[in-house]
Amino acid sequence: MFVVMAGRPREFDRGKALKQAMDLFWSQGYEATGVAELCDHMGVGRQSLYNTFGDKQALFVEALEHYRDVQIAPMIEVLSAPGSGLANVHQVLDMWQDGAGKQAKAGCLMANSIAEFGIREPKLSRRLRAMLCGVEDAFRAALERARDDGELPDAAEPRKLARLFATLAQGLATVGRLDPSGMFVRDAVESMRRLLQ
Amino acid sequence: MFVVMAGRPREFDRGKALKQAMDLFWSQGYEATGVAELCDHMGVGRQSLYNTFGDKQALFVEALEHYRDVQIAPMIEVLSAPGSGLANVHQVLDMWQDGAGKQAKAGCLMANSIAEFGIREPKLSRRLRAMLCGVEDAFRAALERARDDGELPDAAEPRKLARLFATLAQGLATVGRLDPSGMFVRDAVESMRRLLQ
DNA sequence: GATATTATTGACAGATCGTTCAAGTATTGA
DNA sequence: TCAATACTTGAACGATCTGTCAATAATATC
Repeated sequence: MFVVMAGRPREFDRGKALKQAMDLFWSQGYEATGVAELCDHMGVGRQSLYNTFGDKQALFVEALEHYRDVQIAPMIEVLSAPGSGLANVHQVLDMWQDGAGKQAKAGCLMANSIAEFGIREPKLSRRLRAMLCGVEDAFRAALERARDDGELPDAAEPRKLARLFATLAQGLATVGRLDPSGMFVRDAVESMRRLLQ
Repeated sequence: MFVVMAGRPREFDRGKALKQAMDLFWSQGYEATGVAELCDHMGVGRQSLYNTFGDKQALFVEALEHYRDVQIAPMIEVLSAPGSGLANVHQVLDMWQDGAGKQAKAGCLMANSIAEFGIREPKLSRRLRAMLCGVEDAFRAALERARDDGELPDAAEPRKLARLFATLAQGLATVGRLDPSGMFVRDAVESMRRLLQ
């Protein structure tokens, strides 16, 4: 099944334009980013933006989904990798420490969006909650395996612990915005690592 | 020394108006809150607002300082109270668990502001960083006392642990916005409590 | 009571917001 | 070649934004 497209072909790469939009929303937030600014940064005309993505909010939703695919999914894959569940968790801690200070300017689009919208936009809230649950579930699965394999005490509660990790992720993204050196984030993660042992 | 004020006295309570402004910024963020909306909510005319507070950004700075005084300072006082440092930390954990779900709609004005502004507004960034350091220092002092009193192992690193707690505070405020029941937050805090023992 | 000072009120300026209309352009299928 | 379709360009829309001007009202000091 292949739908033939009639009409003038678009002159820009939809995926690349979406990535540019994601970057801008990521660093500035939704409200502070104007459509004209998006057009400039995406290299797309105003009308083309509306034709292709609907409106500003729809574009933001797509940007958020793109963020999930390129930024959050890799972390979930690490947690879901075969082998030691505990090692997977530690690998995520490594990733957090290695990334400290690098993307300090933007933080995390998911955390920023939760802070910006809260429950004001139900549609967005549902998506954000689903993303958060995805992170929680990945940690929980890894921690359950760790416990079942004897890497964690039997009394460990993977679900509650997973929620701590998911919470920590949001906190790190937030304080990371004020921490260009990355020391604050690295110290926090190192503490978490030691508490886990 | 008492300065006599000539001229027509203002008809509203400056402190109460500021509290209203704080509440609105708290629940909606800076960009999403308009001056007209602020006037309505504060019960103050437009020109009176500008006369009294300068402009929108100056009003926001005052609102942030007010937030620090009424929301963050009490937590710092708990940590600084005499007696067991570890007990003080646990009391803060109690406060977080008790408050879970209550102020879910708004989260934390400090965390929201870090997410909204990042390092875009240097003046605000400095203030936010100072607030974060205040929290960190209070935790560190309590944890140092706890370690010195044998409530924590000698190998414990209060500074790094304090940064974990400060990070956790931001994370809890963030995920709390999507967690009206408060269960997520309570689970995360309970995990932290157990790891600490 | 006269004057200086400050607060309130309502209108409004200038810019920017998100969105759409209209006209022109490039491609496909007949 | 011609109609149909989709994208691009540029102007424009109405609404809303932050901030200010000008006039009026209420207080303190002289």
